[in-house]
Amino acid sequence: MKSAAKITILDVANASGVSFGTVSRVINNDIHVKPETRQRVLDAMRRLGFVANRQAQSLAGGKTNLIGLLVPDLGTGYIGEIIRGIDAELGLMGLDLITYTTHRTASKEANYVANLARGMVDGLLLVLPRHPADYIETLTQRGFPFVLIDHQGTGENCPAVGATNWQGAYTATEYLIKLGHQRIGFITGWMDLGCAQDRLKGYRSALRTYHIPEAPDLVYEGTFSQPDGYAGASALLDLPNPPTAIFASNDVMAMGVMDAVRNRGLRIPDDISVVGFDNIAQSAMVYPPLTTVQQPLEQMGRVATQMLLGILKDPEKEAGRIELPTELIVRGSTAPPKDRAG
Amino acid sequence: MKSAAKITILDVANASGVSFGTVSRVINNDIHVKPETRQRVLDAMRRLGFVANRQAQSLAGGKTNLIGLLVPDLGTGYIGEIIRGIDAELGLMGLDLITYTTHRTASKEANYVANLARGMVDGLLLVLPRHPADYIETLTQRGFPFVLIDHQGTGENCPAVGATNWQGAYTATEYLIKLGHQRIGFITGWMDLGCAQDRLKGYRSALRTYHIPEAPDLVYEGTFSQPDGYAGASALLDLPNPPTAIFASNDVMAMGVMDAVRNRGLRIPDDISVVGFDNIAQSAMVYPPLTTVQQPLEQMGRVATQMLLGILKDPEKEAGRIELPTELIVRGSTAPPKDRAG
DNA sequence: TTACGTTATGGAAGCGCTTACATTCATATT
DNA sequence: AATATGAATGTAAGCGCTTCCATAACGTAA
Repeated sequence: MKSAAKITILDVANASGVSFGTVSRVINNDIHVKPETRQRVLDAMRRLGFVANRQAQSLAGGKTNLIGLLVPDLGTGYIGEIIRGIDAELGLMGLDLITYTTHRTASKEANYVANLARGMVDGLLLVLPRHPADYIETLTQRGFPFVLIDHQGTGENCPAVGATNWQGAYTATEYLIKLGHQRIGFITGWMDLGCAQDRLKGYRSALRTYHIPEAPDLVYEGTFSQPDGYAGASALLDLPNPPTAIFASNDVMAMGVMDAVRNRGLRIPDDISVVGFDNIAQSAMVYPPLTTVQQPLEQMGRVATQMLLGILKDPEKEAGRIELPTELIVRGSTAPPKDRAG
Repeated sequence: MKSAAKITILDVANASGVSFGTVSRVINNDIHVKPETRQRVLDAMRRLGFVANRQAQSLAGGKTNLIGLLVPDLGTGYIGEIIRGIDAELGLMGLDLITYTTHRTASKEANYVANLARGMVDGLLLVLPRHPADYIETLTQRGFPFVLIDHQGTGENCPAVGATNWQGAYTATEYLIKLGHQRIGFITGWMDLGCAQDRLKGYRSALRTYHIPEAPDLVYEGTFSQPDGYAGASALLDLPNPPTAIFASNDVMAMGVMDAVRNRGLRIPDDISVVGFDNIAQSAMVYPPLTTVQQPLEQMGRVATQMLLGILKDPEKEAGRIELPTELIVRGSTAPPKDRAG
């Protein structure tokens, strides 16, 4: 018996008394194989411990069975959830994932995309891409399959999955207003990202709906990171007329807000209500548990993958933007404002 | 001009007036090419936008230029840091990373390893493997290159990089003792992991060194997750004679501890000191900033990758276990115990 | 029985590259 | 001048597979 690493379809063919062509057919689930022959081949494969060589399959077959994933970072629960969804779908189809981390570097991003699209992978999943405009046109022209995750796309009907950011922010703000809050601070994310813009717009729309005047000093511009939450909350609480609630554009910043609030000896939610966005796992685990807008991150990963597989199967298929619903998760970090509650 | 995706070395050879063999030599930095010829080929490659087909290279050359990475999860800062280090080293060598998430499922782990080791990748990086014993022997026998990250290995001298967990826990405990703490609670991690065991041992050794009797009820068994920290701290604080300091086996649990402490209206560090382990980015951002034992995670990723590349280059090279130093980072979550300070 | 459509199987060609070996050519050596 | 030496380049043989086309085997209707 040869070394396990070196069993080829020829060995299997010999062992099962058929030609290598038939073995290939069995591997690829071709219909034109007599069931008993198939079984014989399958047995031989198992006996010999045969595993098809991916490189050879790719070279001969013209596809790699690899999906490229571009993410800004890998250390966040946000990305982790999305990948969980991608993993699940891909696993079902026997595809593998090759991951690139851009660390928010635009040049790296464009570079990776260029190389990956040249035969390294069959399709591309782009999470929160920074400058997709730079290469989306090229990809589209070449007909290279890709799907954007949590990005608006570039105006045209380019395949993308996102969440109802506007709606989520609107609902959360409305909830705070209905609790009785009139001064609601808002901390934005990276304002060059569509999702961050939409959340801000949702917040503003809700204020407008309830005839609450917009105070520009109640909006603090952040970048989705925890220190921004801390700094933003500190700035807001320093205002002559501070807010009674703070809505952060993601949970990580909301954690920073909570720290800042506590640091001043204020209590959550008694003195200040705090709301986040994302519903990362940690949000339910902090004290008090964070009221937040849930993004269906894992589902976004799943749906994006399904879209990509769809395009892979039928390149003509027109796939536009899909928006998955967000949901307000009410937990312990929100309450009516003090002056009213008391 | 052909489509960019279809330029082969033959096209480059024609365009530059040499044989495809010479082009191949240029690609592989073979010495036997006249500098001016090389330049001519390089120019042609740039002009044509040539990118070598990885599949064909792999098939012909017998290596994939792909490194497999097995991680339990992708959503933690812990893993993110390690991957950052891996990425950096791999990028330097033009290797790509193919990632598998096991979600702590032992069967998946063994499965992935089996498949990957059969030609899918050139080498394997295993982060915090759950049941390496199941397959390490196989890998070793076959001479398949791999490196364990943050795992003790399996007794033999198997390639692994870790941190000085014992030392880190010892130092942190000693620091608490020197602050004046006599009752120090400890929350463990997954006790089937060597690193968790070592941290517990380090804690115990420090107590012994300073002749502080070990109280079994001061040790709470956790699993590295935030709710364990919360539950552990709650249990410890419910003790008739509660500790004045709590040492959690990782930062995530320490966050849980902080929540639990605050939830009871106690103040950190005034009433209770809290210490973590890992020094994830978040630790510096919470309030009060967490005193913790830094693990050089990124460096662990780097070193592991270097080890693997070393083995890849020279399979005979005996690579044993490397332990990178941990360091106590003192921040605001620790202080002398109340009864002493006051 | 013959002819014909199916279905199952065999085999050649080729995917784009590396590599060992063959060949060429220039230069050094005697 | 004749030859050895070594550097630069060309070429054939695969790597392990898919896929197309040819062929064999098997029914089935006439």
